[in-house]
Amino acid sequence: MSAISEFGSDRGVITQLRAYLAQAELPEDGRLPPERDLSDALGVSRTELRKALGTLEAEGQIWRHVGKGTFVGSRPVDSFADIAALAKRTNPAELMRARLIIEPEIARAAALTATPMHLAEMRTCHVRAREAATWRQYESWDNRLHRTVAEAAQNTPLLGLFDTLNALRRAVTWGRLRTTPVKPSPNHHSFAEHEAIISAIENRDMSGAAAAMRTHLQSVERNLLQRQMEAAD
Amino acid sequence: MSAISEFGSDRGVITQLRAYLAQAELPEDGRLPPERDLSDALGVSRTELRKALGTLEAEGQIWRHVGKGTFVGSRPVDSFADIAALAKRTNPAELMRARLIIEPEIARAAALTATPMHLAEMRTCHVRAREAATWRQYESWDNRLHRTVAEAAQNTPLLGLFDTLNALRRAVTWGRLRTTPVKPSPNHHSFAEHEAIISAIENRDMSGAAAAMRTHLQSVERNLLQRQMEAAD
DNA sequence: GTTCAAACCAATTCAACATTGGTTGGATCT
DNA sequence: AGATCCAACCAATGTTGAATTGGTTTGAAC
Repeated sequence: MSAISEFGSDRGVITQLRAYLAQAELPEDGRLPPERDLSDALGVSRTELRKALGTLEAEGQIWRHVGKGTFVGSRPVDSFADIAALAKRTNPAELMRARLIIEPEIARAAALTATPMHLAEMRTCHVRAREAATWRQYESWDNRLHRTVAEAAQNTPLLGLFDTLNALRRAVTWGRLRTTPVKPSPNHHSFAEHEAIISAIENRDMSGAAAAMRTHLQSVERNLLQRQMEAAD
Repeated sequence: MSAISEFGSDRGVITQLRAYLAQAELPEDGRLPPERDLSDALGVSRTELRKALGTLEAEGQIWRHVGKGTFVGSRPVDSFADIAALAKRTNPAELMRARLIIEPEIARAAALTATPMHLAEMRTCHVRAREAATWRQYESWDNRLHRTVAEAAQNTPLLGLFDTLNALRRAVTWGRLRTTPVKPSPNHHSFAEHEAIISAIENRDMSGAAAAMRTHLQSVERNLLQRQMEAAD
């Protein structure tokens, strides 16, 4: 070996590799050939190539995964859109916090864009929820009310997020069935709060709608915690 | 044929099927045998069995899917998790509005809960984005910065929503490749805006973080619209 | 004209195998 | 000795093709 390669071999392979990356035409996904092929093509041993790839990975220029290959750029985030998988990693409290962050902003947007049709449906849901004979019916109308608010924002992605959150809620709450068979009392906290939300939206009061929704969810949260403590017997 | 089976054959198979469901030991997932086997076991033709299964499905007692099988209970929530379907119904402008509603609130939450580790990673992403040699690299670090902000909020459902939004963004933007091969200029608007976001989070300034994120996204939105108009030649 | 069996179709699953980054152990060469 | 190389192995992943399965069509039989 020459004196240069004795203490500069790694660096030499790295520069060779960089040159290759600059010159090579990579496929759409930025994947480069398998190590065995690449080492052959560059006329280097796999050991040397792997050392060079290792430093390039440490620099964040490439990322690798067993069975997949080596790719340029930074490792993609594992986007887990799977509700079931997500539900396992969370809990009601965390979910409630997420709702508290998202839904008031949805209500704010709804106050700006709600149509008379939306408002009419909100009113209907509100009335039906009051008249509900069973808790199950109440929850159904309550859900529909909240979803109408989300629809009123008239934004497809936002509605999709809301539905995702809702599905998550059902998945997390699953198994914890409501034990109280009685119907909601006429002065259940939600009724006045729903009223506040709807009228704020009617009045195009964006901040008011957001605040009313936040208040409502906070009281739902209190209720949830209380029920959890009661269930600890 | 007997007079009974003439107008009661379907109902007869249904009751037979119900009896089977009540008696049979189903596997964990509630899957029942394939139609061909089941029709054989019950001594009925597949046509008849399928009619009975059809009404049971209409009643919501079972659900079926080609290639999967027939299952008792209600069809599991696929929960809009289908990004592709959602992407078809929306457009970049609407998506941008959704981001403008959601991400500032995520930044606000992050300002409260970010750990030094998160802050360090944000700084790293910021620096790497500045140093990016290609636009592709820049976008990669930009994405990672935004996701780190979402991680800093330390809320699993919220992170899931962020990822959903991101996947949607990729799906919608797909096909519109960036044509400019030049790397981002050193005074690209994003750099100062990212700086504002990060330092607001560092200072635990919740409102500041939300405002900075909003400003940033608004300028991204302007940029997007401008690019769309340029592309109209 | 209704029913049935068989064939066909498309979505899905499943199993076997090939590929790929990561690791180890002995051979080889300074 | 010590580094390097090479071959083999390992576990995760991708790929491919056959088998399964609900849905549909066809043609004969009654």
